[in-house]
Amino acid sequence: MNKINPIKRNTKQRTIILEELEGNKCHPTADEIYEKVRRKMPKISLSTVYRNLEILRREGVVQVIDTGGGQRRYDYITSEHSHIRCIRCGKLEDIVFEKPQEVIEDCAGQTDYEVLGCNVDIYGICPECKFKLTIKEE
Amino acid sequence: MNKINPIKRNTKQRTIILEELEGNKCHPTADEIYEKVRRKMPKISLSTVYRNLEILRREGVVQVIDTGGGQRRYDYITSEHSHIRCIRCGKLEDIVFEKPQEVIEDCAGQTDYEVLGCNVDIYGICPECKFKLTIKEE
DNA sequence: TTCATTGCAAAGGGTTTGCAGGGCG
DNA sequence: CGCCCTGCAAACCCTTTGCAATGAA
Repeated sequence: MNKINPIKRNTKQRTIILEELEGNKCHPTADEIYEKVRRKMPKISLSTVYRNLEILRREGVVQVIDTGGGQRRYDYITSEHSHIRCIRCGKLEDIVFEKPQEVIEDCAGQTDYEVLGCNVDIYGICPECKFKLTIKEE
Repeated sequence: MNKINPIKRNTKQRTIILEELEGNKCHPTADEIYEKVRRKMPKISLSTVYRNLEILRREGVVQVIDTGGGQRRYDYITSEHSHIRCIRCGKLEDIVFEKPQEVIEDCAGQTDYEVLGCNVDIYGICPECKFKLTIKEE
């Protein structure tokens, strides 16, 4: 769909950020990426992380997930998947949702928008928080 | 759990904010609500708007929609519906997605979460932006 | 050499919070 | 009357931006 603009210059910073994303199975925030990357390159700045994440987002390499107020999370895109989010602790996990195309088709007919895709955001309570709730229960 | 539901008082501010939400078919930001409400009550403060929106969210009266970086939008919940969002201008419109239950069931089996619901966030390009794009032809 | 990219610091913007006074129940 | 709620301002937090220096092509 979107033609990928070639990265103009391969800096060491960009390479390291990409490596960190590839090796990260969870969905780090910009700050978490920064902390990790800083171990390899202590003088890197937070803004460089943000700038590169923005470039990667434009290229379709990472997906940005807004978790409802806090920090954004960055998800290295390997395949189509959705997320389940805990409404208590904000944790995010992958989930395989099999029918995005059906959702898109179901909705495309109702609108004049050019529909590009869909995110299915499922929410609930994770096992840990569920456990804590049963303990605190009045 | 702790006492998180203090006795609620019906203040003029809260009533006016609720009225504005009920009468608003689109999905205003906190700031837009503030501007509207200010016409009826010039001395109301932005933080009061935020505080009440948070209370209404906890009560399930409004839905908070994170539009990916900008301001949050507040949606008075009348019935089950999803949204379509323009990735260029951020505009948000209602859309009727008929199968949330299917999505929930499809996902519930894959996880230990207690699944509570799902938001389907469809995105694309709205007619206005599509038109602008054909002119500029990036 | 060129100019995309960086580090630093400061600005930006939306949202939240501390406080003392106000007003609902 | 108690204490929830408000207005105000300042604090907060995450993210973006300006600028001179750096370094990839």
